[in-house]
Amino acid sequence: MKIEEIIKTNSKMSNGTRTVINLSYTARNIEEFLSTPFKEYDLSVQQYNVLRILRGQKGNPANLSTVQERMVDRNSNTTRLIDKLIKKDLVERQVCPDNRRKIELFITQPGLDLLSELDPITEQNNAQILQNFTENEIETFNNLLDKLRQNE
Amino acid sequence: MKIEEIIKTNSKMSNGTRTVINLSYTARNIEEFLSTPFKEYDLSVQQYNVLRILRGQKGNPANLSTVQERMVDRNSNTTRLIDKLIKKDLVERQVCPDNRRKIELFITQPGLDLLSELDPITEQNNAQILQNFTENEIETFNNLLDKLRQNE
DNA sequence: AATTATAAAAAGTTTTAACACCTAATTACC
DNA sequence: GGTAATTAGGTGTTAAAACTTTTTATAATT
Repeated sequence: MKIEEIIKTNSKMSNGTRTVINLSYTARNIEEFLSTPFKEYDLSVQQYNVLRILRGQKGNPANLSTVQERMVDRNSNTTRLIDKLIKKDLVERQVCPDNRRKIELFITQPGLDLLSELDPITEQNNAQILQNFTENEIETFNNLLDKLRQNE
Repeated sequence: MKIEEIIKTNSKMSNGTRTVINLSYTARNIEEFLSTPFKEYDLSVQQYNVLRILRGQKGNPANLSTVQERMVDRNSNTTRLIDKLIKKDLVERQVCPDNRRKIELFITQPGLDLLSELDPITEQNNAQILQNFTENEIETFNNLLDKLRQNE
């Protein structure tokens, strides 16, 4: 369905408005679809992303600020988000010995185990979303998204 | 910048994951950019969208369910969202005489005035986001977004 | 060495969202 | 006409996001 039909607008929108609404609507749509499996694991998409960032460190610790930098949406509550992961034993936190303002974050073994359980589900869902896209379209789409971000 | 550079990932992602992250990140990015001017007017993007929906009725009342249907993100708290607009005198609510379960929502004159003030700002910002896109790219982008939503 | 500035993280507060449940009005059906 | 089912909207509670302020540690300055 075209976006105009979905939001049942009767006045015609400008190209800019239409595109922005389409982007926003589609992103929410996809995010909702993807978040469903996480609910069974009592994990938010955000928490899952933090776990993946920590795993990406391959054993090296990450500071809170590093995690924030890499988050898809960096909000200001990363401390509390990580508190929750710690409470579930998925993450460990220790004060950095070199600079006691910093903290060092590690993913635990249970955290890694959880990720290996979730990864295939996510991969499959991500793939499903793109199932009707050709390789070419995927490239085009990513390039257009990259280009869209250049204007602010 | 490519999305991989932005989130500084060191492990390579699948096409699906990369694209989903790119979409999500870009949408948030754009939404944040667009929401800035609204803050000065003490209005959220959601509230602005509801006002536009009511104006789109061109004098006819809208039910709550109609508004919900047309919202970009239909959440379950539309009642309370509209409460806030009423408190600011931007919207009026009355019980539908034909069916007292239904309510009728109208945008007020101050609501219309506020919209005419905000519209050019939004239009300009929406246009700015697309400034580097050709007409062709805009069409392609919208088509790809539409296609992306077909898979769930 | 004391003073100021900056940086990293945490905590406080207020809004907003999510989810389930509730209430009132209408419709359907016996 | 009385009872169940459905529909439209509202409430309550809890959790998460947004925004702001505070705390503590380090760096810079004088």
